Amino acid sequence: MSRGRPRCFDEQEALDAAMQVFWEKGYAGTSCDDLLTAMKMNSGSMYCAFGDKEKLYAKALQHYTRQRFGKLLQILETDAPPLDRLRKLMTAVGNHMCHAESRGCFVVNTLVDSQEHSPQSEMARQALLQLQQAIEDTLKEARKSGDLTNPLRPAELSALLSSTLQGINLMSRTQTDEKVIKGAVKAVLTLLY
Amino acid sequence: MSRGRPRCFDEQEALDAAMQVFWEKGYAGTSCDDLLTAMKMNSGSMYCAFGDKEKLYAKALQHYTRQRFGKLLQILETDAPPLDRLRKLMTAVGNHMCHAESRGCFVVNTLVDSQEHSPQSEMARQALLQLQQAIEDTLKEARKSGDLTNPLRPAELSALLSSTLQGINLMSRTQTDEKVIKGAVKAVLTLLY
DNA sequence: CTATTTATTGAATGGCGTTTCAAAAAATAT
DNA sequence: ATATTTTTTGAAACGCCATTCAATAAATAG
Repeated sequence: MSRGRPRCFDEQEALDAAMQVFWEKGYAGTSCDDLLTAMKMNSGSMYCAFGDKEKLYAKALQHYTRQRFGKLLQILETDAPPLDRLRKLMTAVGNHMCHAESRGCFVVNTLVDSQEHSPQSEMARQALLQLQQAIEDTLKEARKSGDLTNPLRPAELSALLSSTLQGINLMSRTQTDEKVIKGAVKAVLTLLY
Repeated sequence: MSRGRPRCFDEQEALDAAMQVFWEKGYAGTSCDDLLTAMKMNSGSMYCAFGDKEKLYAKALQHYTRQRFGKLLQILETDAPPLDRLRKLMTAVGNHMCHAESRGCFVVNTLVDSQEHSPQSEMARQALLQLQQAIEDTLKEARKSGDLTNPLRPAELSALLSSTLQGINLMSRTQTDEKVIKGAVKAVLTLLY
């Protein structure tokens, strides 16, 4: 073990706490005090461990992306029939948006409240594009295997599916009745035949 | 004419300038200095005319909603066949999202960067729900007249259409290629038969 | 035990952000 | 002309925000 006083916080836990606050309040809406309280740290330690507010945000976003988007991508990597995988993806997000505390998706929030072409915005953009690409690839697979007979092109369908994922994210903020989100998912899934 | 020194700014112009800034930078990300520069006013006048930053934001949002959402609702109030009106609505938003400077929609932005249950968030919520309701009403009309044979319920279809509008709004931030947004619109419109 | 390394603590710093205010300006009413 | 009303101007107030830093603490190496 290397010498020096050991850390008295868990880096992942601290990052998780920071993520929750940024997720809820946005970058500009979050003060360092908010962060330090949630992370149960004081400024010196935080700055030593994470750099500054901006770097902390970037790490929190990365943390989120690995966790949530990772799970979504995994759904598309199973060996179930491709259309089943897509159905599972859409309903999983749909259900999550219903049960969720309606904070929406951190990646989407980032896209909205960060300046265009900022590193943060680029990270968010990358994550969303990656998911859309994975959806398109899965659709192409389904087309090849003959499961997908809908005449729309995979690129068009994936655009709609991806757009729907982002749309229901926002709807989780406006809708109290979960039937609405479920309805949107149900409707878009009728295109996967 | 009433006495007293006359105002040397146009209220609508000033509001419009404030709206642009809030739209681009969000509430917390906008400083009073940003606002005063854009509005070409100084603090005293602004506070006298608009109250404070929060009230100004509310007025800017209202300004936006009347302008943009008004136009969208108008499309649904023409006397063209109901499905044509819906197609026109979707393609209008789609085109706008392609040509736009990709700032997205101010209402959607508000929903993301304001606290839940705040007055601002409620205004945004209202505007989106109103549009969704108008879409649903138009679909019901189409069902009655026999134009809409798709077996999905109007509530389900309107949920998807509304979700798509919000989704392509976000996609205008991630996508450089306008084919993607157009593809999503094209795909969703295949459900209106 | 002493030196070295690394982390914690929280007060202090400096700047920026929102808001107020008193003085000056520009109009009208009598 | 003078009083009255309303707006403009911009400096000042005041607090909060992000960040730094010197002192202290807790560990290891030799």
